[in-house]
Amino acid sequence: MRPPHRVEPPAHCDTIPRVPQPSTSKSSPRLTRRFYRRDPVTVARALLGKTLVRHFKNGRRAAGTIVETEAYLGAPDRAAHAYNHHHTPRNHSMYLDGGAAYVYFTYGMHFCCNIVTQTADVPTACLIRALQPTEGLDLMRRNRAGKIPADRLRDTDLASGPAKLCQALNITRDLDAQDLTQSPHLTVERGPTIPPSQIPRAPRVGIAYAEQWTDKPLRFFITANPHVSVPHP
DNA sequence: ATGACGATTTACT
DNA sequence: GTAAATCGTCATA
Repeated sequence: MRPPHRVEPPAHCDTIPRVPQPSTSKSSPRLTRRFYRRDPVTVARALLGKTLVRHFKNGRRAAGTIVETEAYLGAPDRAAHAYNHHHTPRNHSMYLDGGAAYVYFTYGMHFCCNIVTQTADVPTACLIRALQPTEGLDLMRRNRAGKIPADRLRDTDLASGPAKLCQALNITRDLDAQDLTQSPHLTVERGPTIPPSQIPRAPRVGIAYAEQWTDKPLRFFITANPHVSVPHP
């Protein structure tokens, strides 16, 4: 009989006191690799109702329920950054394992946040398009404040768009390629499964160049949710 | 070296 | 409704 293997903590952990976890959370709330390794349409629908969480250095969190997503289907998808196996430094994260973040810069001023799906050989992903803010609204409001001051921003102005939610949660290029199943900075936590009857489909936004892929219904959102980026027709 | 182009948002007519 | 803002990225040369 071999004695149970014990892993010594790294030295820097000596200074960090062990804090007992609340007995109510038996397992991590974080979604696992298995969740993300499915096809992007399945993941895009399954992500609705889950919580995107940004963990800040000071221990504070800002978070919101995912209420709108889009699926990008990889090599065959004319709208996808990985169309025709396009692979450059910018989109390299698309070629990581499911659960990686793919954060890219666009229009000279905005970031957008995707979650990679399937496995490293299949460059598919889901774009997170909108959140319903649930935690740290004061931080989100501060991050979003501009010409309109923070105290005049409505909750529906905080994260109702792919670049807005990145600004609200301070998601920038620094977080590109982060593994969301491990990252201390960005995670997705489990939540309710939204029934298909409450998930309308619509064409994706901002891809008029994508020819026959422009009108495919690969955008998913929670019915009648006021935080969705653009109201459906 | 150069130029065209965005998986967007905001302000303004 | 239309248009400006604003610049990293990549294909072309």
